[in-house]
Amino acid sequence: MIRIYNTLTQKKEEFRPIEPGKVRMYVCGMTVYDYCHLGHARVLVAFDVVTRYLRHRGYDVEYVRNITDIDDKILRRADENGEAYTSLTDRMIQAMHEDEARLGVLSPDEEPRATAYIDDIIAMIQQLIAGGHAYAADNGDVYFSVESFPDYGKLSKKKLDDLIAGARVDVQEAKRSPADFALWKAAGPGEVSWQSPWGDGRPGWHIECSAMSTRCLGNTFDIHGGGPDLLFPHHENEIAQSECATGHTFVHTWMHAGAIRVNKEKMSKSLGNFFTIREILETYPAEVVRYFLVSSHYRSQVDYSEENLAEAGRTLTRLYHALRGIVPASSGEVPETEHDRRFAEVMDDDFNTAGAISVLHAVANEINQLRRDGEDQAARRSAAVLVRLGAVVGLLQQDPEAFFQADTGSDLTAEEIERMIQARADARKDKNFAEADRIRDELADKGIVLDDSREGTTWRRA
RNA sequence: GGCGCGGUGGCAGAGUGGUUAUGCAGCGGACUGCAACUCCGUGUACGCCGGUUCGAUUCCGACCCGCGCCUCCA
Repeated sequence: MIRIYNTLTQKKEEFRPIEPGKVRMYVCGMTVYDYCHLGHARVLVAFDVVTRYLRHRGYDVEYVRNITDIDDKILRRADENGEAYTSLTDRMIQAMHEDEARLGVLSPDEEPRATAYIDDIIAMIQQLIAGGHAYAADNGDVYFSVESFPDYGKLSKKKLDDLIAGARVDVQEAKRSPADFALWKAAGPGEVSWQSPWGDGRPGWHIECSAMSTRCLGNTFDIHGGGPDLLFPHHENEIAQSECATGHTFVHTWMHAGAIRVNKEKMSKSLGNFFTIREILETYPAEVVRYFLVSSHYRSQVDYSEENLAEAGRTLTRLYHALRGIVPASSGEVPETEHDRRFAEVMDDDFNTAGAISVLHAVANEINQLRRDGEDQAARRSAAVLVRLGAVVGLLQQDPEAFFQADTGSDLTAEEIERMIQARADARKDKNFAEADRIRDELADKGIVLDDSREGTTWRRA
C-alpha cells in the first residue's frame, strides 16, 4: 500500500486511484522564457521518480506535464531579445528537453502547450461566466470572482479576508475584489493575441493549467504536482477555476516538492541566485546531480553547495565500483529478494528515496562481500538487483566504465592513459617503483585515478 | 501580521515509544611494493524546559532558533 503526503489534507494518505490500476497525474511544468534551473530539476526528478515507482508497482500511469508558452514574462523577454516569442519558446523547449534527457528524466506521456489549448481555455472561461464565477470587466479583461467560491483557500489554508486585508495583490479598478485574478487579459496594440468573445487577448496565468489538465485527464484526476511556490496562488486558483467550471472535485492528491536553497537562501528568480541545469552540468556529471536530488526526500528543503555535490559524486562512485567489472545476471532470472522488499517498503512511504538509497548501499555492500569471497555467480545476481532497483530511481543505468571515464576534464586521451598504465605496469614488473609511482602521480595531477586489482589496472576520473 | 514547515552524531540525511539507518569524513586492522579501491572493526545524535509513560529523540504543551508562502518564481 502506497502512502502519499497530500498538501490538501496535510497528512499522508493511503493512495487509491480513481480507476483501479490506473493513475492520472498532472505536473506544472515550465514557463519557457529562460533555461531551466536547479529548482526545475528538482521537480522534474521528483515526479520522474514518482512515475517510475508507480509503474514499478504495476500502475498504468498517464503522466501529463504542461508547457506554458504564452505569458507576460515570455513576451517581455522576447521583446528584449528582439525576437518573435515563438522563436524564444521553441529554443527554450528544446533546451529543456536536452536538460531533462541528461538528468535521466523520462518524457511525460503528454506535454500540452498552452497555445494549443486556447479554445479549451476560452470555453472554460465561458462556463465560469455562465455560472456566475467570472465577469468581463470594462477594460476587456476577464476576472475570476474569488468570493463566488466558498472553498477558496482550502489548499493554501488562507482566509479570503486575510488576503484582501493583506492586499499586496494588485489593486485594480477593474476588479470587484482585490483578490480576484485574471482569466483573460486584453491585448494592447501590437501585442500577441487570440480572438475571444471579450475581444482580442491572451490567457491569464492560471487558467491554462485548469483547461489542459481537465482536457487531458478529465474533470477529476488522481495527482497534481508542482514546485513549492506554485501552491499559492497558482494551484489555489486552479482549484477555484476547475471546481467552479466543472462542478466536480478537481484533484485527489496534491504533491509539492521542497525548495532548493543556495547559501542559506531560497534559490529564486527574484534573488537572482539561481543556477541553471546546464551551468551545473559543466562541473558535475548529470547522474551525480540526480543522485544529489534523490538522496534527500522530495518534500525536504535541500541546500545546493559544492561540498554536497562533491559528496554525492564520491558516494555514487562507490555504488558504481560495486558494479565495475562484472556482468549482472539478467534481472528476470533473479527472484524478488529481501532488498526488493525493503526497497518497496520505504518507497511505499511517500516515496522515501533517501531510504531507498540506503538499500542500494546495502546491495552494493553485499556484492563487494560476495566478490571478495569469490562467489561470482551470486555477485552477478546481486548486481542485477542493484541495477533493477537503481532503475526505479533513475540511477546506475550506465556502463560503469562510461560513468567513471566520462567528462574527465583531462587533455589525455584514453589511448594515452592506457599507454601510461602499461608503462607503469612494466616498471612495477621491474620493481622500479619510483618510476611506477611517478607515472601514477602524473596521472593523478591530470585528474586520473588508478585502481589496481588482481585482474589488472583500471582508471577513472577523480 | 496571517498561514505552514523544520531543528538528528564533524558533515549530508532517513527513521522509530524500549532493539544498526545509510553515506561522506575520522580512527584501528586486513589487502597492497607503497597507495587507491575493497573488506573487517570502531567513536560521536536526536534544540531547550516541562508533561504523559515502566520507559521519549519518537506523543502532548510552552519556549528558543531556522525556513517557506502571503508578489513574477519550480
